[in-house]
Amino acid sequence: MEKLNIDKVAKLAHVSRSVVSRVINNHPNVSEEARRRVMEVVEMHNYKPNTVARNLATQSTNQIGVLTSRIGDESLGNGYWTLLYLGIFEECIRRGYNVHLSFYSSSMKNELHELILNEHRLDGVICLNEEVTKFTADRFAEIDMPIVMVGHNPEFPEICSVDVDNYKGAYKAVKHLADLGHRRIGGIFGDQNVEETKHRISGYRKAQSDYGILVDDEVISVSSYSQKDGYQTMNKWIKEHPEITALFCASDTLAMGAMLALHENNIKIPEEFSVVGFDGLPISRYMIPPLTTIEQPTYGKGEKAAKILIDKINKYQTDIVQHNMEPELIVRKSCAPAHVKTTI
Amino acid sequence: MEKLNIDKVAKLAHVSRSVVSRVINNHPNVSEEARRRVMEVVEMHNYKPNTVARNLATQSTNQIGVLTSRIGDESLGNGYWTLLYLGIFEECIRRGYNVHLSFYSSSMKNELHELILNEHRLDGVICLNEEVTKFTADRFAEIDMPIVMVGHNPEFPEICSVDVDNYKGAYKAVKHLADLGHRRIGGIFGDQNVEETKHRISGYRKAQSDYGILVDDEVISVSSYSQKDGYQTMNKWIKEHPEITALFCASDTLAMGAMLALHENNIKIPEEFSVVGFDGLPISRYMIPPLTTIEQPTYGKGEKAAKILIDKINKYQTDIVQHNMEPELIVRKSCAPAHVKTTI
DNA sequence: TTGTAAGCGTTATCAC
DNA sequence: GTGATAACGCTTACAA
Repeated sequence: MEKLNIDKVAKLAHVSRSVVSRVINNHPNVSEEARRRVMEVVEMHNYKPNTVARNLATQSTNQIGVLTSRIGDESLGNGYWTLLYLGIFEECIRRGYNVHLSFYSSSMKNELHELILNEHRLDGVICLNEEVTKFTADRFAEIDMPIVMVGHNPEFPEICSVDVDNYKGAYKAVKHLADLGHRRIGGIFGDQNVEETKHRISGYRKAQSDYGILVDDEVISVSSYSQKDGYQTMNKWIKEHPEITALFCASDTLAMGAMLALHENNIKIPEEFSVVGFDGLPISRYMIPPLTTIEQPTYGKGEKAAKILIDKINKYQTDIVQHNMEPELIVRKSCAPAHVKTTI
Repeated sequence: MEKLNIDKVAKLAHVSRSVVSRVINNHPNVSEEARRRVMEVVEMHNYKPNTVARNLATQSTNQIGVLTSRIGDESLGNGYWTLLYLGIFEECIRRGYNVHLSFYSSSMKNELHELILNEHRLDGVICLNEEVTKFTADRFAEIDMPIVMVGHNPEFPEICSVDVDNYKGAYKAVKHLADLGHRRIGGIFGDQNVEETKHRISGYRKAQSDYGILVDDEVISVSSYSQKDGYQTMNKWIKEHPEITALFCASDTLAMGAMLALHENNIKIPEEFSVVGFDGLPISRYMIPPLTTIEQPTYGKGEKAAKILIDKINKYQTDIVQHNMEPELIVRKSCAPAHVKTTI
């Protein structure tokens, strides 16, 4: 089937090129008769307007970019990322936008810049990781491209963002543990360069002090969100801090690693040790034992970020919004009342 | 900073528009002096050619699409998909291509079609799932767009594809189990609409018959790759088929679900029951116990698919290639010699 | 309601 | 080596 362009359609429908344009864009001021003739040709030949040409003419692409740094295969593979992306993607599709996804590793900064930012190809950008933002914030401001971040960053108070209430999530987790009678609760946290870590640590501390628990900085670890770090930290603490009976992990993957360490040391979960995670990833339900965790609306975060971005692109939204979503405790099988040391 | 276009650059450099075009495209036939003047302006103003306009003029976008069906959050979140995508993405970046990612759910078929296929926006497409292909194969042929599939499909012998050797992978897994003395080996497989399932089942059967093991169709299950199906099937078999002492799962996620069922029934892995998975996902290393599995080069599959596609787009590659990659057994802790029933 | 014509920012052909 | 000029396929004033 021969490829049509707007002029050929116009000729076949015996109208001018502008009439065709109005019809396919649903503009008013076109007679029923003309519309019918155009539609007939369009359908018969399955004509679709050329997006590239349309983009050039309108100076907009209806395409947004998603930027995320490649921190390592482990963290990409944990499902959080995919869910977030899915939320973004589906909201975009509903609104008639396409999404262009880019991982970026630190060695790629320059290429990224060339490829993404100055190409006039994107109407806006969502940054999934604050790391990206630091590098690009100035650029975005310079070229005046709408942007929204997933995760707040006080360094950029002028940028819209979406996040969970990290403080509240951590608080809920630790409260759950305290309610079960635990008095020695370790805390393993992720990326220290990121605002959420501060808030999760605060929530973790506050819940403890609210319950009269002594916060021991010796059992707070900040490294990365990988299983590996959960595993290593827990292994260390089993030897050095046998007094802890429970653990709050700032991600489900961290919890997964910690639980393996516990298992290898023959410490039974939840009978002898309780752990709660953070994220509510699909896999957390199938850990051994199924993980009690703080579920965050990951898909929802992506959806909301896309919503705000598209509203900004279309100028429906002009003020700065930094949106916080609600985390929720999901009780499964990894926690039990604190082990009472029944002396013989 | 005011936005430049090619004409303004030309004016500032005191040359014509065509000279500028030649310079930025590294074409020959431009004097040293002219090149220098142009580059000076380009660098000073950080001029970047408008990609959309360039695409319109060249009738190519240097953008490829990745199509994958959204089967469910669980399967998307397992890490396989992300690794595959990462392989595609990084190869594309190296070659100067951008990638446009689309999930597609069955309700979106039409929109997909509108959005992706007829927009003249993509130079080629990678399909991550055969399901997509069935729907689109004709369309692609019709509009003559290069395509490569991840996963072979004999229905489309004319389409390039990349896959692991599924037969060999399953064979290796079952051989490992047989070598350990297991004689009753269950098999849980994924998507039955997909060619790989046939090959994995053949490998599973052949290894058993090679080792003189009776293949019992009662302990072959074909459903989906989700943890849930692994969990449910194993739960059923624990009651109905207590004779099996080992299990081959066609994905790590399936194995994860099965292991939870085993755990809940107080069956010790690997002492009383062995399981081997398939995929070698990052999370498999942290399962309890760490999973022995058939690792496939997931990242490599993506990379290879992108390589073939880009070669096709550029006509470096004109013949049909259906590439098979090598799976590898990774021995961890989920298998042990068959339990010898020591009678009292 | 319709058609003409001027962009949108490039590339590519072809004289010079 | 260089510079007009015609595509590329569409949108959008503006005039009719």
